[in-house]
Amino acid sequence: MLGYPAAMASRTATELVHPARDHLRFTTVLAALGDPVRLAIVARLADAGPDGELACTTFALPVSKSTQSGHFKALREAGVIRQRDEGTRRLNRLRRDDLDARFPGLLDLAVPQGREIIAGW
Amino acid sequence: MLGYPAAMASRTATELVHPARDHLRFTTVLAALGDPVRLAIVARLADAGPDGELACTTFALPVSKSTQSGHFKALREAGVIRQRDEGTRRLNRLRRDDLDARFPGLLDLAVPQGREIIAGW
DNA sequence: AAGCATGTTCGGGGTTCTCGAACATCTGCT
DNA sequence: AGCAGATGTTCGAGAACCCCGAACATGCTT
Repeated sequence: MLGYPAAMASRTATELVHPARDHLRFTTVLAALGDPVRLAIVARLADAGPDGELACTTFALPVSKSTQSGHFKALREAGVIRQRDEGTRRLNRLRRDDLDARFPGLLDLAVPQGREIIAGW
Repeated sequence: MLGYPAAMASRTATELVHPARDHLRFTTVLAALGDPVRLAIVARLADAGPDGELACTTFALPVSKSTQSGHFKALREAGVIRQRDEGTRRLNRLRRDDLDARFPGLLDLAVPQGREIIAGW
């Protein structure tokens, strides 16, 4: 693949993977939420309001940049968050509508727990 | 987590590890439930009634014996199930009271999803 | 004592996490 | 134009977990 940007990730060019609402799997979502860092991310997004969008940097997470990147990717591929690129920032938004439709009550249960994790930092 | 005092696994002699209700961690429980095999186990135990106890063999899971053993251990160490030995059998019971007390609504949400997994087998 | 039933542990292969370091992309400033 | 800074992603290596079959341990039954 030498002709093309071998490193991939042309940011604006590549379309990000987002599973459709009907393809969300409960165990995958639970596994995604079953990590303190990711649950904290979800709680922050939930507190940002229905249409709140936050860049990755604004979370001040106690893990390295590359680890953050992996966590955001995990949440996106599980269908918990939606990401879109704007300039150099990758904006994150909670897929509350889809999650509430498929697993009603889950976020209401998880978000307070995520807030407690943040409070403990 | 980490192994216990050399374990030894004398079955009736060694006491099995069971985290107290106050020590249950939400993310740990979620991670435990975030696996199809383990979620199916939980659903079966829930359908066995409040005091239902089932031996590991009775689940007919589509994984090997050693893998089953690991899953039951994961559920126990996460505080989702309680295990006790009776003769050569290891009986499993869902810790519904503890889970309902700490994370109300979680099991009501997870159990139906576990039933669907079983139905798909 | 021998045999069987029930689980656990062990070693190896595959996938996932973690980090620092290097790379890629976009914005802004000179 | 050109270069520096901000923002994320990818890479390589080490640790941890999931999967399996094989071997082991324990208890019940004959």
